[in-house]
Amino acid sequence: MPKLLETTRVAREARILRAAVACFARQGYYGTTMEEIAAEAGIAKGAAYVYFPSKEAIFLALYDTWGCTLREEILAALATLTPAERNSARWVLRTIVEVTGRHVQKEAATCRVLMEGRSLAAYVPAIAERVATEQAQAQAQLTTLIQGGVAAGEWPADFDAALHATMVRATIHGLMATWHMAPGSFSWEAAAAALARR
Amino acid sequence: MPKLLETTRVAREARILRAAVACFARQGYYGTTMEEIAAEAGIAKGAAYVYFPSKEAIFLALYDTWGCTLREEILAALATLTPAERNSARWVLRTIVEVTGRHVQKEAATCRVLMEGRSLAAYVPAIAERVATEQAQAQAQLTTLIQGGVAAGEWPADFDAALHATMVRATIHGLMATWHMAPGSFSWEAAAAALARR
Amino acid sequence: MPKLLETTRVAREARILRAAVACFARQGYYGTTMEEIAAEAGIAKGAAYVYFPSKEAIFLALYDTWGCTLREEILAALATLTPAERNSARWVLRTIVEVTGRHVQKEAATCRVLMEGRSLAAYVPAIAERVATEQAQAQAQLTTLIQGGVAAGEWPADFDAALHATMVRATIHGLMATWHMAPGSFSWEAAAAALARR
Amino acid sequence: MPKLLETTRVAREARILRAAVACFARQGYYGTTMEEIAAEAGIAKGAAYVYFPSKEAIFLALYDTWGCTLREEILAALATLTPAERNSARWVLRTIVEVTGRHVQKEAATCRVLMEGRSLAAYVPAIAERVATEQAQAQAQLTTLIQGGVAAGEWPADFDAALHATMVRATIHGLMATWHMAPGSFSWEAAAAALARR
DNA sequence: TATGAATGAGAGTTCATTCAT
DNA sequence: GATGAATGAACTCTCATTCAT
Repeated sequence: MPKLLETTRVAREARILRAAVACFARQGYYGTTMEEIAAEAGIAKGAAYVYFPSKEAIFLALYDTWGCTLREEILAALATLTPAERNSARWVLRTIVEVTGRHVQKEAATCRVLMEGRSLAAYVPAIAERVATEQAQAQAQLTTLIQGGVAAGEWPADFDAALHATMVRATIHGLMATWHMAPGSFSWEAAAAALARR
Repeated sequence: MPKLLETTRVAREARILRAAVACFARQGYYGTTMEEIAAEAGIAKGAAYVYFPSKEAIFLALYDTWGCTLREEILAALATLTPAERNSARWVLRTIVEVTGRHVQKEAATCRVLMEGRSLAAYVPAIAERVATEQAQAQAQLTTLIQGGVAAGEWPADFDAALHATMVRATIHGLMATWHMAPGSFSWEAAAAALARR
Repeated sequence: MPKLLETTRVAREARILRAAVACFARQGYYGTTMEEIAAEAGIAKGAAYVYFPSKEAIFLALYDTWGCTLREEILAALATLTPAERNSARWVLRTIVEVTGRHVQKEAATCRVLMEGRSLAAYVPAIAERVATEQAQAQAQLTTLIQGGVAAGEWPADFDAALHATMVRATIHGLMATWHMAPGSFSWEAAAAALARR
Repeated sequence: MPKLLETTRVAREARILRAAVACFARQGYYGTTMEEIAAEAGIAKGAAYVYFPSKEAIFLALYDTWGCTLREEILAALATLTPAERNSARWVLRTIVEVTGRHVQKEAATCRVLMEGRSLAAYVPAIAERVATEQAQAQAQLTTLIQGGVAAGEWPADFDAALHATMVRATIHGLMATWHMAPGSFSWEAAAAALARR
């Protein structure tokens, strides 16, 4: 009887979550069974239910984790910028896209799950909730960033910051989707540069 | 026993397809049963199998139909442009986005299904095939269009047409996703204009 | 592939219900699986769900059927009484108990299920509802019967008809329980006579 | 880690048993999980297995306890009777029913469990055994009591003591069932009096 | 062609019981 | 003794698909 090697609850949850990411990324939410997740985690089916009340809960937990991870990476990247760079909204924008691109490449599986979540949101209320919250946050932060850029003269005074934020988010989302369908079909750096240039 | 009113096979298929769109849009692919599609079409479960060998086949057929519809609308819209406008790649680009925006609003259900298809593609090979083909076509056409624009001096000579095409497609995709999550949250016209301005 | 031999929906439902009675009587509600019921009915698991949405629904349907059957038997028995007998509340009471006794012996399985229903009612709201309705009806009818007897001088004028009705029902219920635990341990005729003599 | 406060095994068992009564009464045998019993007792799931080998064993233990409690109450009540009363079988009968009625009201939870046990007995051999033993004892004691009454002229010489005992038990059982379905729907005192009058 | 009853593999979830700590 | 994580068989219910009529 293989027992979980981890000693803390958090670590055990993380192990199951890791297994879930692998399964969901490989087979999709509906193509994955709880048994497979458990097997991937090296535990019995029932053990997964000790940590998560349902398959949906696992997906949701994954979703939460993901947002945090990317946010942290972005913050870390911004922290390495020079003060001048950090004061440029365009530069920050570019960095955000670049980091996202790197994240997508490094965490391909997690991102696949994230992408599916966006789709699932249309039919699974609980997921819709998370996605909406996340999107609203991102929209607000991006809008603020761009407004700052407008104020600093990086864009013309009549620039529609909110629309631009929406479009930036849309583009990033679309690029992620494209990347997942055809990894390597474009350069994230070039895309980041292009996006920041607009 | 009320039989199908249509007399041609094609018309009967169309009726089933229409029912499928409604169901898939409402409940998603996995949330929809063959029984529901049949009920929506006003026929018996078994009858659907006379026209389509499987649920997946219905989805695929839907997918094909969709591409055609939007393409036709775009062509029709381009036909109304003045020769001068039609010669401007930027103007054509803008028109494409605008038409897409209008299409998304008019055919919300169909577009929901299309969006889900993009997601399903990651796990259902048959869908992946369609999506890949469609995307490749769109990419090629857009690239050609932009290259024409570059040649005509609408963009600088060193402009990366392929990357730009990718980004335009990504943005459109992202905007559709955004629209589905939050219809009315932005203006397609403004987005089209912004996209063509770059 | 064994198909149901019956041609009407009602007949098919009856077949499943008959199988369910056998299983429930043998193993109890919780000890019976849908698969067993289906097997007993000679069909596949899924087929049972074509006719009944759940195990509980099967139990409920059984319950309804049962009440009707006994009621019919009692009415039939009362119809064979002479006018004089029929006018005697005591005689009618005795007949009711006798018929119940015969029914219990003839339909032992059904009655076992009925008895379990009484118990299940404490924890399954839907069952509680049926049982309560049935009991209220029986109580009302018995009370009316006894009141008639009181009016006719069969019992003293200060006789508490409602209490007596309650006690008669209680006794019948208790006798049924006793019979199921130890069939043959007493004579239903003698019990009927004793009950009517009070 | 809060340990059980009791120091003797018996006291610890009693605590678990008390918790079990509460759970079984509330949710029924099949609706109760070992985890719930343990939680109600304030211990961990595994600890319950130190004292009882299985859920069934807990139920059985409960059953034994119950019989004792009621028996004690009855004996205590009989001890308060005057010699004359104690010599009257009818009076004793009436007392037994009254005490049972009071017990049912005071120990509603325990009695619910007892009632369910009667039902469970049909499908769980171990429970059937207890119930049969208990019933046989009660039947024997009641028969003896009534026979005494017959000998003392309280009933006619040809009175069927065994049948009457069966009916008394049946009535008590039925009244308990009725009480549980509809507490307060009749008066135990009146019922006791009526039963003793027969 | 159309019907819809029937199939049966399979999914998510539960829970009595075990056992390493 | 006590804990509670882990097990895994079992259960109810679903549904794409088949096929006799």
